[in-house]
Amino acid sequence: MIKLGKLTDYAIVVLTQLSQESDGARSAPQLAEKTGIPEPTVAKVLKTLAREKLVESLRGAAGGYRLAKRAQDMSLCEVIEAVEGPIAITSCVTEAPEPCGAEGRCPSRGKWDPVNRAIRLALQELKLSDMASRGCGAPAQRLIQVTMPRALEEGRAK
Amino acid sequence: MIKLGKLTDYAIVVLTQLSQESDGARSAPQLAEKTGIPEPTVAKVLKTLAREKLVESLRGAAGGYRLAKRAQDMSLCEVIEAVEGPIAITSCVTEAPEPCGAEGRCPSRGKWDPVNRAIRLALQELKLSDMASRGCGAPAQRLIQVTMPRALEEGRAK
DNA sequence: CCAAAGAGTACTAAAACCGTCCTGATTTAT
DNA sequence: ATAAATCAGGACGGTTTTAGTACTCTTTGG
Repeated sequence: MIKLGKLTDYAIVVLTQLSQESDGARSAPQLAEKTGIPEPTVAKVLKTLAREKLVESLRGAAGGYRLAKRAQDMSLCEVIEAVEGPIAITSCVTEAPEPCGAEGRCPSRGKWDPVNRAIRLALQELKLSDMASRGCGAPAQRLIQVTMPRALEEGRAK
Repeated sequence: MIKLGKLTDYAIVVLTQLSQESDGARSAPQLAEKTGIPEPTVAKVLKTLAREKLVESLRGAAGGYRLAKRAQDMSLCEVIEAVEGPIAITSCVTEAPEPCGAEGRCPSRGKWDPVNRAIRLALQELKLSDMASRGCGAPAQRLIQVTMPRALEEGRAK
């Protein structure tokens, strides 16, 4: 199972919520209340997203955050990379300067590239706005309760 | 960073090694020596692979393992699913009977499907034999030393 | 009948991740 | 000018996940 961390999930929820607000900034505490995610965690996620330029932050008394671009222009690829780092299916494949040990080039180097490319491509086509459109009436708030019932993953071991 | 576990890496290394042996079974200790992976771990991986029918096991004094199919017919998708469980990019998306909480359907349910499909497709096209073909002279043994210098992942946080 | 090998399970140790808190910087309002 | 609200950045502890190991049982060839 290839899995995303909880924080990434939170990021998507928060960004989705942000995209549904009428213009203007929303503070971390506000977003925490609307999404049901604990406030310190929301703050942490937003700080990361601000550092990666996915949201703009406004400091000061009436400060807050707002999306740095339109929801339909923000791909999940960006979001995931912002939170989790570069997307690649192995650790070794990233563009590190001199990643692999001393002598001898890694035989599997580059073999994963097609896979990584496919993942990124699919992720780039999925936009934040796609996550918002929902067929049922559940508010984003429910999303957080509903995501990641981690216990159920255990079923895979059979 | 979407990542594969170490065990999956080991599985690929061991299977690759197995594919390069002339016909006949190889025991876990033999494979451990050839790959440089600790013997108990090799044994563990092989047991998993045998359970998932990717290798055939021969018990008894002269027993061992051999590939259940040709290397060019074995996709990485199979290998990964054997070790890690079903491939999906979120935890929630698996085919669990009643995964999500009580009332209200999960808004993001199904949104990830195109991504998951793309990943699986790419993974199905990559065969075990592709991993074996190497442009340099490094034996598979080196692969294990070379994969996953986990420390380097830290660089991503910047 | 014994030795070698796989099967299955359970346990321990290490690593990653999540969540929280604390301190400092910035801006608005009074 | 001061106070309040808010973001920025880093540090820390606990929980969960994963990796690695050990033990016992079964199978099979000599």
